[in-house]
Amino acid sequence: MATSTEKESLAFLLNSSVRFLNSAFERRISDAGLGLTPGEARALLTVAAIDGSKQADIATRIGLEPMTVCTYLDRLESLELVERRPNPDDRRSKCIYLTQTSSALLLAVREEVDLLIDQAVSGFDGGDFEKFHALLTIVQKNLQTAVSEKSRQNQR
Amino acid sequence: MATSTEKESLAFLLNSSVRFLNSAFERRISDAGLGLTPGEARALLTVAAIDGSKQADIATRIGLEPMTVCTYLDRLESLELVERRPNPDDRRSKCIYLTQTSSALLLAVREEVDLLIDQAVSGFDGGDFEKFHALLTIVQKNLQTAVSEKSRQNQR
DNA sequence: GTTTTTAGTAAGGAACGCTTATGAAACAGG
DNA sequence: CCTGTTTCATAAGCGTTCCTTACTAAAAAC
Repeated sequence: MATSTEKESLAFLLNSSVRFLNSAFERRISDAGLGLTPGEARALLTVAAIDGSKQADIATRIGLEPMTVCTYLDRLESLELVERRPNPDDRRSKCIYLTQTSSALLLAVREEVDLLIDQAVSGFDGGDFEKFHALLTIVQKNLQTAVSEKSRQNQR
Repeated sequence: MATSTEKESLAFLLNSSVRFLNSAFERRISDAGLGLTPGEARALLTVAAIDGSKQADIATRIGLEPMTVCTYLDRLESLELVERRPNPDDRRSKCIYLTQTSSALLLAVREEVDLLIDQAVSGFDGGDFEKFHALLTIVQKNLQTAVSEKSRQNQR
């Protein structure tokens, strides 16, 4: 098994990787004049992935609280990138749709993500990407479980 | 090569993994009554790793701006976990040392990191940890380069 | 038909990390 | 020397992200 030091190092690596990822992404979309924060961009990409779903579903998919997502959608809606339409089957909920305006921006955002990840994994050998993706998926699920277990405990 | 969608997915995975990591860590140290924020804990661990070095070196190692580290050290110093001593070789800089008080807390923090990472990598097969660590190291370096390149451009 | 759950959101706050600017001290070149 | 540049620490202030709590309205469950 890994030593304590190696585990500590892994935690630091994860942390700084994402910090760099986000700040590089921020620069890219700002330099490209896209007018979005990274969080808004992430929300937009998630809406695009499940166009027409309710806010709660978007929150679940992105792993954020509904309230947090709500705030992002407020911004995206005010930028006319996204539209809230009433759900005919449930008057409590709203369905979120991309607007036509969004498509160009969406394309540009995806381009930036693409280039950035290319740069991030440069030096990977054959199969490394898939392996990394698979392991990271495990880690993400484990950590998500860890968080939701803890919060369940607090509710008791 | 990986598809656009896979790259996008990787970015999201990285992002949410760290979010969960940090929030799980935050809960753990709060439940354990350690009285530190995750950022402070990270700073403390870094001081421990290079006890006696200057603030600038701590900043470099942790990958943060000196000003950011300075703020964390203010907190740690006020908690008497860390000490600023003048550097005899350079009157501009200060050397940061752990106090005796810190050792118990440090042990507890390390314990929490250890358990958390164990949970995060549960399900890994033999060699997976090392592979993941190696790939993440590559990613971290690449992204760090990406960030510093961009900021250099902005300076011109 | 009352209770409980779910959906969205208003309000407010905590943590993180940045940029800009400043005062000292060190250092480099002429 | 001594003048200009760089380095070190830090004060001040800000933007982003994400959370918790509290509320309303509608749906679902009993």
